[in-house]
Amino acid sequence: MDKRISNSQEAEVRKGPWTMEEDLILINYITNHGEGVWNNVARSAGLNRTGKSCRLRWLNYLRPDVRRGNITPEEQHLIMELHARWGNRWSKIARQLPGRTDNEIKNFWRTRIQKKLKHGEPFGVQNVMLTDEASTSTTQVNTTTDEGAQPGAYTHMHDEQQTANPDGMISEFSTESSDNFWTVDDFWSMPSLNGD
DNA sequence: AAGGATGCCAACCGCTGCGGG
DNA sequence: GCCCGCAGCGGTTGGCATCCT
Repeated sequence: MDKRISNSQEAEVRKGPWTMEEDLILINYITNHGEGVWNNVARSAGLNRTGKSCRLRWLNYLRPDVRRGNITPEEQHLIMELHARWGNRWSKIARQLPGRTDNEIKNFWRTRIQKKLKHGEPFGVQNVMLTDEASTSTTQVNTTTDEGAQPGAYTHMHDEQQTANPDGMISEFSTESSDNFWTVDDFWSMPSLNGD
């Protein structure tokens, strides 16, 4: 993604995956100063990112209250209901699902539900939910539930925090945090974030 | 075991609406 | 009323992990 960015460009505005250092800087800055104007956040924090990029990263990934991982059947139900009512108003739908981001819901819809609709399966909350449960459960068994399916943001990062209960709820973040396995949650347990 | 296909998600892009000067 | 900058939104893309043959 960012591979075609020249060095000179990169010195101005970085694109592509966020690094651990950038995340730390952003979290630290927002913790101490609040969100404010995103372009200022990017500049003041010393990040060579656009305000847009910072905002997106914060909202979709770094926010302490963001829930990631399995969408519960209840949430699926709600998403389908709200989508039927509002259409692709992802941000609006996301507001009804605390901790979920519009991006996540959008991705969920596209990868799970839209796929089913394409295959001609009848559009029904019950139907999609049940079949989706079945399909995801089988695939997730093969992929050791949920973990490891995605690299998170960093090539060296594990998304171990996506530890799900059988009912799909995020139960607890993994405490595993060795040199190469750390999580966003680790950020929030860092003492330096609580003051500067 | 290797290579291709598929699934999933993070991040970017472009557009729109809004508020301030 | 117009212009500009910003925030927010939805669509799209790129890349990694896993599955399948």
